[in-house]
Amino acid sequence: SLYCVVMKTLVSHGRKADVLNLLEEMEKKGTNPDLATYNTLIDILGKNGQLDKALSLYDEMMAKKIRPSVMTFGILINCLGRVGRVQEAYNIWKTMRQLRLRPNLITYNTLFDALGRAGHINEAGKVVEEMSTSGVSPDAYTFSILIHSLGRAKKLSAAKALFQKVRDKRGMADVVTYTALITALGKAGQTEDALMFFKEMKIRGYLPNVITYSAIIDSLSKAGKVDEVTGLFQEMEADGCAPNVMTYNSLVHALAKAGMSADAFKLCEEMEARGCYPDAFTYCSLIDGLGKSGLTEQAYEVFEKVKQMPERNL
RNA sequence: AACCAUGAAUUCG
Repeated sequence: SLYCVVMKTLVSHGRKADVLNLLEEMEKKGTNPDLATYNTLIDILGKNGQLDKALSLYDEMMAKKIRPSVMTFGILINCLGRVGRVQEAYNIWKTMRQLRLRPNLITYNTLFDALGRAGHINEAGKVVEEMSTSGVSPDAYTFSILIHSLGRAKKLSAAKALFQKVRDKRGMADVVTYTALITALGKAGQTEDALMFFKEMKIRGYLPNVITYSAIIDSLSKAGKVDEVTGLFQEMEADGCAPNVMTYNSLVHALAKAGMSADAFKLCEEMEARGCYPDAFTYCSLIDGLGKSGLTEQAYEVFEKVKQMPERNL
């Protein structure tokens, strides 16, 4: 409906509060949202800290005998999964099945993500089998979700094995899949492997984007390999890929943690010069680094300086 | 008929 379109537009412009006003307006006027509008509303509320309001809308539509669609359930599972409410997500899934609605690829992927976030790897494995017996084929989303989930569960061998199984299947691996694997390896401290896959993806013609670069840079930063990180920043530039605040933050953090606060500050200046303004993550790393080096005075100085910064939303 | 759902990167706690 018209409401549905307007609400999407508002959200994409960051006007979340206006969506609530619109919802109120609809309620006052007695306008009944249609299915798509309910879905959109539930999605917006659920992803913006108003999950319980979203769930009550779902109850409301059930009470009004508006039949939820597979999408409604996908949205609910996604919103619940993001905040770790897996049990409720799974209950929603069961309700969906009781209504004899058939989950599609997106619904399955969404459930995998919810299960993976909660570390329910075995459950996810069972659902993978169920998906396959239902004749639903996986896609690249499926595998990046599963690989990410295995990484979170510290099952690195399984993550690598799964990746290698799908790497050469057309359309089943992409830049996101590589990035998920690189991140998982990096977080586990397996920087050699992370670097190996990073090189491999380039050889195979997958262009790393700013997220991929940030992931590998973070891995190496955490391993204290500052020289290699510097090399990667150059490689990035050569690839025409611009670093963003998150990319820089990884290196700032590494420098601060290593007690190289002077270098960290220099990097901050470079960031500003390039239009990447240090944010709360940056300052948090700096202050923490100074504090843990015993430079309490300087840490406090930075803190005071940051407090003086006007409209930076820190 | 049309509009609506899924995946990857940074800090401290």
